[in-house]
Amino acid sequence: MRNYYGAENKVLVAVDCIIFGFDQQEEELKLLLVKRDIPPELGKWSLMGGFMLHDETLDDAAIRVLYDLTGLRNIYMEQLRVFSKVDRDPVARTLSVAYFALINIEDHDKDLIQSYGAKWFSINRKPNLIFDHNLMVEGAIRRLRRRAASNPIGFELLPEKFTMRQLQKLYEAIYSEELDKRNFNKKINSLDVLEKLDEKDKTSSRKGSFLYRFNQEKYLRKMDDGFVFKMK
Amino acid sequence: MRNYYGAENKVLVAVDCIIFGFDQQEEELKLLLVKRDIPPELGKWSLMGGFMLHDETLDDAAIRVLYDLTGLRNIYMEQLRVFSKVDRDPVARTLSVAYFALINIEDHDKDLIQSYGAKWFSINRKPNLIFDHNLMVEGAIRRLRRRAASNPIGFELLPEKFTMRQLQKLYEAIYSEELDKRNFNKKINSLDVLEKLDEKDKTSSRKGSFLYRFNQEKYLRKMDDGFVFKMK
DNA sequence: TCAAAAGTGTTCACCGTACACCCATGG
DNA sequence: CCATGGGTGTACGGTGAACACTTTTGA
Repeated sequence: MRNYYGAENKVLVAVDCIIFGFDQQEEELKLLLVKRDIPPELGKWSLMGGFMLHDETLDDAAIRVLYDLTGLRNIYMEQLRVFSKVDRDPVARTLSVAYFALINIEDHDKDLIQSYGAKWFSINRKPNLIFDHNLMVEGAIRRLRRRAASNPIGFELLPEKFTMRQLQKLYEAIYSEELDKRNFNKKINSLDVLEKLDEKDKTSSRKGSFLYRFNQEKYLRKMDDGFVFKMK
Repeated sequence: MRNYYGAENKVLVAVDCIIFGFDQQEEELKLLLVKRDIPPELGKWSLMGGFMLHDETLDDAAIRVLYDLTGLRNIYMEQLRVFSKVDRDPVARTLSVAYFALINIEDHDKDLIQSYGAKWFSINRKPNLIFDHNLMVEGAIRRLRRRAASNPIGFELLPEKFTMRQLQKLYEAIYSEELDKRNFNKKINSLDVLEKLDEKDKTSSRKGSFLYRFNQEKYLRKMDDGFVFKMK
């Protein structure tokens, strides 16, 4: 059992956010990183983080940290796990709880992130990060892959309206593998959670491609009926 | 970024262990619970827990807590997630990191757990637990189901040698659904990670049923070759 | 008229599922 | 000899994977 509530084992608890965005030009998954502005490791690349305050939950803290950097609220976030190596932070005993967030890369406040010296990096060309942040990123990518296979979270990374091809490129980036567009369309259509719009996106071809929108209500109704979303 | 390393936001961090065992007589998944011996909620049922000390990781703390209760080491454990509601513990701001553990129910130190007032409960007939421990248990059961579907962790809950029927009953208990023995055998055999022994277990029938043993090396070799364990 | 991307169907192999009878043994 | 659980095979439907040609349109 708990021995007693003594103060000597209290520790600092931080949250660190792995922020994913999808770059449609380069068709790559990207990661928002900041240049650390305090010692130790000043000037090195790092995840955006902050300490949990005494009157907030970890989720609150993660939402606050994400908001401070991007100006975005109501974002898909998920707790990854706690990192607790005794010497993970050389200054003080600090636990860190990693959260990963999926944002539409077009939506965030560009001036705000610049004021933090933040930058987007392809997950394939990210710099080395401080402390155990590399581990956190690896874990987040694995989690994202698992989640994207069984939850319609991919849509969080796209604008509201998107083409089949954009969606396909996104899944290709998440899994680092090419997909067959016929099979992909068939799969997506069989899930029956998108609405096909009358509009076309003409920026990518002369013919233009139809836009789709994720229909949350349809999805939730199907879930209630025992539907299982399976992309992979 | 982190503002600064101030002491005012330090908190206590506990670990709570969801300890699963498989009761072969009753063919049920069970949970080891303790009667809380300090206020608040003295005398109520609770998960076994303890505070993380300043010189140990969370994994260390979870291993220590499990060892103190059961006398077992080298047990499969996995971090579930952190619970951080501000008022989850009425005495002090405390985070708790839930861990789940799988043990062979025959192996633990019965006197030791009795000295803690601990008892095994079927997951279907567990008492109401203190704080947010009910949530932790629900999360652990979901995680166990997912894990058992894609990792050969079921074996942690059985003795070294077991029959196909025992293994099947275990999976039935984990998923709360009945399985067809022909399909189950076929599935298990196709995975090719068990060794069939020459011995038979004669306690359950006159004919007796063959004993099997999980072959870790075989499993790891297959993993290296890109094998994917899929029970469901 | 041509270049560039969009859109669309079929075939086949494999896997999960449903289902029923004989076998070995101890009492 | 018989009751009890152990062990085994087949048929079917559904899903994932491979694969190529036609359509639209702006320049």
